[in-house]
Amino acid sequence: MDFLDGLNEPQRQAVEYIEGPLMIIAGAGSGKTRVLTYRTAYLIQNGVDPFSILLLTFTNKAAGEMRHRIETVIGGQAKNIWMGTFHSVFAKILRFEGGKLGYTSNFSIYDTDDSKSLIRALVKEQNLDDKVYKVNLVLNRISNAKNRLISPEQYLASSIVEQEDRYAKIPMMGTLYKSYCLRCFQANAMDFDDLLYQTNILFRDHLDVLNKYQHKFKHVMVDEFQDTNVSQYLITKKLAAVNRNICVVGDDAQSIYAFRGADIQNILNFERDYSDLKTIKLEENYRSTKAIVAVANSIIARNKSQLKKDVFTSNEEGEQIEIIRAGSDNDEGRIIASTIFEARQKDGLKWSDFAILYRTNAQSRSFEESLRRLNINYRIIGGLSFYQRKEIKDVLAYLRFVVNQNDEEAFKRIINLPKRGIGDTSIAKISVTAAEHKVSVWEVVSHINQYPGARGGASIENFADLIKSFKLLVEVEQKDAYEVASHVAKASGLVRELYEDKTVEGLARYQNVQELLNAIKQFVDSEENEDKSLSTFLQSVSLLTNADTNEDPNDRDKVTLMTVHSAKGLEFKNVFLVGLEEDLFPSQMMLQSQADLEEERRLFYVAITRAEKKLMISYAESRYQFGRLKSCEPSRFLDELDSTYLKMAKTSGKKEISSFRPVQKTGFVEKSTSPSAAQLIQKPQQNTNYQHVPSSDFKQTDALQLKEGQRVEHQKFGFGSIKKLEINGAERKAHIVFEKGIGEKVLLLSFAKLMVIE
DNA sequence: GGTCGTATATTTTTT
DNA sequence: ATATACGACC
Repeated sequence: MDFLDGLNEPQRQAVEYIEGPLMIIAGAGSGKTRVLTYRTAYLIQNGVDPFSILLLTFTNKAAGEMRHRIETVIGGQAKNIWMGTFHSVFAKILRFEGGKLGYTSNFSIYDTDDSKSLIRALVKEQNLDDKVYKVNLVLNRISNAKNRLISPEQYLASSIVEQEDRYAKIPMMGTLYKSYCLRCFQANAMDFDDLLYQTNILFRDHLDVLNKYQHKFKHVMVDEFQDTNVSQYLITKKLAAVNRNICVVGDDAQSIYAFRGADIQNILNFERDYSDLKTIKLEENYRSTKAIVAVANSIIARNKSQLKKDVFTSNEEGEQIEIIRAGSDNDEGRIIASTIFEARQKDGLKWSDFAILYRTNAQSRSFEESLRRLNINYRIIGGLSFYQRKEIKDVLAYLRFVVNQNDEEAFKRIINLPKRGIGDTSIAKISVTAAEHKVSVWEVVSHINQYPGARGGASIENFADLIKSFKLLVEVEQKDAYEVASHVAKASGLVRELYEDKTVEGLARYQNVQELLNAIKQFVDSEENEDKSLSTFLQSVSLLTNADTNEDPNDRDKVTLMTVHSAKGLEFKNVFLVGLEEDLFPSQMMLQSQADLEEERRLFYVAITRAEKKLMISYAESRYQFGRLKSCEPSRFLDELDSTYLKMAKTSGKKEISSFRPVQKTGFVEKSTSPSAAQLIQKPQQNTNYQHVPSSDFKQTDALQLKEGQRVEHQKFGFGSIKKLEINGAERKAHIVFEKGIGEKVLLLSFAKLMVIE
């Protein structure tokens, strides 16, 4: 098989080892996708039926690309391989088999917004305080439980969990979890976690089904194995139990999804589950220069929990990593936009050779502005995706409700949209009536006259008739997704409302809806899709990833802007890693434990290893947030990088600092009271023991008012004492040991707001 | 009962 | 900046 010629020894081994459990540890840039593609092609050439290969990827796009690459090696058979994300593959299986669990094949998929809205409603119904039972917290706990396969009953029965929740002052958490699951079930809906959780239940309780798929899938392969959670792992393990042909590919150093349940232990413990496991390490990096690999290794080496690995490269030494220091986020945008502009000219590159990577989506703003100003083409991946826009979700909610009248969240969204005079009170009456008679909301709405408690008059009847007419199209006339959707969009009045809105935003919204209809048309016209029904379309839409939106092949030459998370698996000649500021990257939200710090470090590692030739890292000294400018300190990660490969590239002025208004979230704890008493005084008082040291008081030549050993308070980090002061020209840094468990921090004194305690 | 305007809280990453 | 909550007004 001549396609194997270009492979190095471990790669070739990995491709040819096709019987029994195999784990491939693939360092960054080591040709992982290549191995996986060739391995699959190799399997098929050795007589394995493509229908019996299950290849689970991280995004739908990765699946599509891999399918394409396999096709170029072995041809048309590639389209018969079962490939896709865990969520999409098992959603498909649940559509066939979900009846055994009490779901119909039309079940809705609740996105995060739907889940949140349901939780909000439940918290209200159960008279709980929404300041204590915060939606995100509750959703997180539910999601964690599901990902660890803890049922509501088990949750309620566990004394450990109960203690935890009592300690966290959310004792009703278990009840909430239970009612959340019940309501989802009644709505014939699954949330993202359910797609995996219910698959596990299905395989646990229906051995005939499990057996069927165990024999169907003779080879199971999992890409990005480091980012699977327990629930996903158990599914693959069960599926592979008969044939034992399981192959997982991953890199523990690139595990960056712990926040959604990914468990690095999966990869660290894999050997325990398969005693006859073969492990192959791919350690040669073909992507990046020596300098980039060295800097990446220097950061990841600090992590304790990891598999031993020695990533090296035979590539050229390459340029040093440039550190760019900007005055503000706008400044950062300007510097980077002009650097891109010049580098393209000088090095003869394309726009698409550049990527700007950031930690949070909100950071894209300043780069967009500066890129636009220089007429640089760019595209943004992620953020508010097309399918999350209000107008799109509105149309989709109609469609969802037409397919599944139990879908409560869709119902809530459309019942008074466009405004038809059915307000909160009427809706509440309807749901109370429904609960009283133990029937669905739709039952009440569609037979409103039979339920005297919820008389709502003509508008409710009209709504019911409208939905009934839509149902007719789907169920009786068997119209395809496009015909139904375009009719619904018009007849519901949504399109008319948008059309009448002549503002710029209104026009954009109108076009977005047209765009949605186009997408549905494409779905219907595509030969790959055999099932052109509305419910199939809805299912595929709700599982789309940010990376999945297909771009216009005609103008591909664009600078890419995205989060580090969505950059996983990609590579670019020149990478700008921006916003390297303390609390932003590493993220303040994230840092609660050593494990969290290590995950942020892995994220940093992922970002660095995206770069082939040139890496530039920037930070801003102040940044807009909630419309305010706040001060920032450079990230501790910069200190962790191997400094022999670094150079300070650009230092900007502080043009915008004149409008500086620090964000003061809290007041200050009065010194006489103990900090734990948390008696917050709204404003710092003049006659306290604090001395405010504002940045403007520091001048180049001034002796600092600060001394080593002195106790200070920082507006964000609390109390601390100064360990060391460093004065190098304009750089004035203070190493401060903070008391509240955040440890030592290095603050740039030109920006740190410190209160000196006398 | 519905809608409009004002006050308030929110800060992460994604299937 | 933006989304939600609540109170005043229609």
